Amino acid sequence: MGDRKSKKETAGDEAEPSRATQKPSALFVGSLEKGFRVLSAFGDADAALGITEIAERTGLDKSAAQRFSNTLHQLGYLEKEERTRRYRLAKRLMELAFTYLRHSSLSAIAMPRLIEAGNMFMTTVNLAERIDKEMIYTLRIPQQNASYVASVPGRKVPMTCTSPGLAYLSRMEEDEALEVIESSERRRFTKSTIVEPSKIATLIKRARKDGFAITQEQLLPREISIAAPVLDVHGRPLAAVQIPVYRPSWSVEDAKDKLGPLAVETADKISSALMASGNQNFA
Amino acid sequence: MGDRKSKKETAGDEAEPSRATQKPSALFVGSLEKGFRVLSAFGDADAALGITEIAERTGLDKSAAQRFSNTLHQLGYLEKEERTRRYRLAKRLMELAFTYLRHSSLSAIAMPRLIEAGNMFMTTVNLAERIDKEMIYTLRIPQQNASYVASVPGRKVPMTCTSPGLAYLSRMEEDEALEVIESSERRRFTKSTIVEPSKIATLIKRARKDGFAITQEQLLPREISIAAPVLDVHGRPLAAVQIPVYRPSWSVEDAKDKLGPLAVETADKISSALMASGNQNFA
DNA sequence: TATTGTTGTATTATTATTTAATACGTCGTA
DNA sequence: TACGACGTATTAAATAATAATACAACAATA
Repeated sequence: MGDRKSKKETAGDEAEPSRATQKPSALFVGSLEKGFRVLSAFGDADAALGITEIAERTGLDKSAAQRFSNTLHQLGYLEKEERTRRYRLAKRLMELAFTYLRHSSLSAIAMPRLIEAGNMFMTTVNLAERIDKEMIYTLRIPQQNASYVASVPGRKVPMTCTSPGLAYLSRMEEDEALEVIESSERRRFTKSTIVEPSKIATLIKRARKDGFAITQEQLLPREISIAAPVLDVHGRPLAAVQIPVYRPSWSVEDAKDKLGPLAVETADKISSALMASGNQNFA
Repeated sequence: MGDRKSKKETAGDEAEPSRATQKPSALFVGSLEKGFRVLSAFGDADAALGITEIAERTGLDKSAAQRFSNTLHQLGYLEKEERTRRYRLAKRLMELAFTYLRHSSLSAIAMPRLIEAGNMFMTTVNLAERIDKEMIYTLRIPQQNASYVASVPGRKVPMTCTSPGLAYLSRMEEDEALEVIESSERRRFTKSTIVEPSKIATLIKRARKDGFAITQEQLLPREISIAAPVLDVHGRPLAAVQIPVYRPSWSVEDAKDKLGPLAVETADKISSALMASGNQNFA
């Protein structure tokens, strides 16, 4: 137990076969990354973690886990159940989301249009942006039908099997889109999850023609998901407006006929407003 | 220019008159705090900051600002405009909010009730929790009327002059509530902002009697804000359901008569559901 | 209740990592 | 074109983070 503390034998200066992020270079403050690793440890796992569990999940040794958890606790980003001596994420993390959204002109412009769209058929309406090979929901206007996790912003989903991802891909340069598809993990979430590159390409082509993407049961049972791309002046994708509904309240046909145009119209309104705003970031 | 880099002359070991958080003790990883200081630098300021501005706002020297910004960039929490070479907060920060909300049983239970309440009069409905002397909005169900910043979760507002704060205070132990009031900054945001402890005490008393708090123009003009406390089994406050509306669409009387009961009812539903859920954290 | 194993906490010598100074390149402005 | 301001890269110095270890608190077991 404990074969991960390789540090001594780093003779050269390009070994270090760590996880994933592994960034060399001076200028890089490792402690900071470790701190975030601790926060991420709560991502998949249970709500509350002891110091040993944190050590396991982060690959840090017990001492490091101790110091970083303690520091995050003092900073207010981790709460500590004094009874069980375990840590859990603190509400203060919401602050960081706020500092981001506060400055996001895309979100500010999109917000009222999403609300308006949601009131058309009393459906949830979301805005998703791209991070690497995933789409992250930055804005959620929830309605009754939505599941809890689907009502909460900050969630990331794969581009290759979700309607916002496909909508976004449909407006990317073809080669760039291909690269995303190829390099994506393409995991199966349900038995309907699309994983074949050829199928994905077909869906993208259709989305390009229709102006919106539609998927079914890619992540959840009974789910129908519609999305349309938000574009900049040059027609490059910036985000996607997504509307999720569920059978049997909605049929695929109804979704296509009513929500497709709604998503497109909403996305277009946002695109136009962005251009009109003349914001340098969307030139 | 540059009288802040006092470090050499720290002869004793209890000097260091730094900002606010200043936590001594081993176990405390200073680099981590500095990293978060950089993120916070974007809080009040403009959307994009150069390295020198970051240095100014954080109190770090240029080198430190450089290394921490660079690290946060590599981790994906800061974006970099290659053109201007300035940094801005990245969407990835939303992830952290998600990891929190995903595990928050309070939010999960509150969500559908807030949505339901919002559909009564097509008003925004929010959930706010306490952090120290402030309330932070963790859940927002926006509607057209709401201003953008008021539609975005993660915002913190003072307890002493806002309806969610007063609602919360109205169910705290009296001495504890007093301490919060005394130690609060009590800044003026509008000319109507309540800052006198005696007035605050009166409002709290009324809120305790009515079951909900109501304020007007405390932060924004024309704003009317109603809030009711969510309670645990022992009657201690856990959060507040808040409903903001604006004149002239709403009058104070209408707000009191219609939204007061709605807020109370919603908060009570959440309280009951929490107890029923038997979650250890609300025992 | 005593015993043992596990987990959290505190301490410390060691050194690796961060640091701050400095020099260089690049951009925008006068 | 030259100047000034700002971002970038490099490096020696030493601080601040580290990992080992010992101790304490708790839970499970007998």
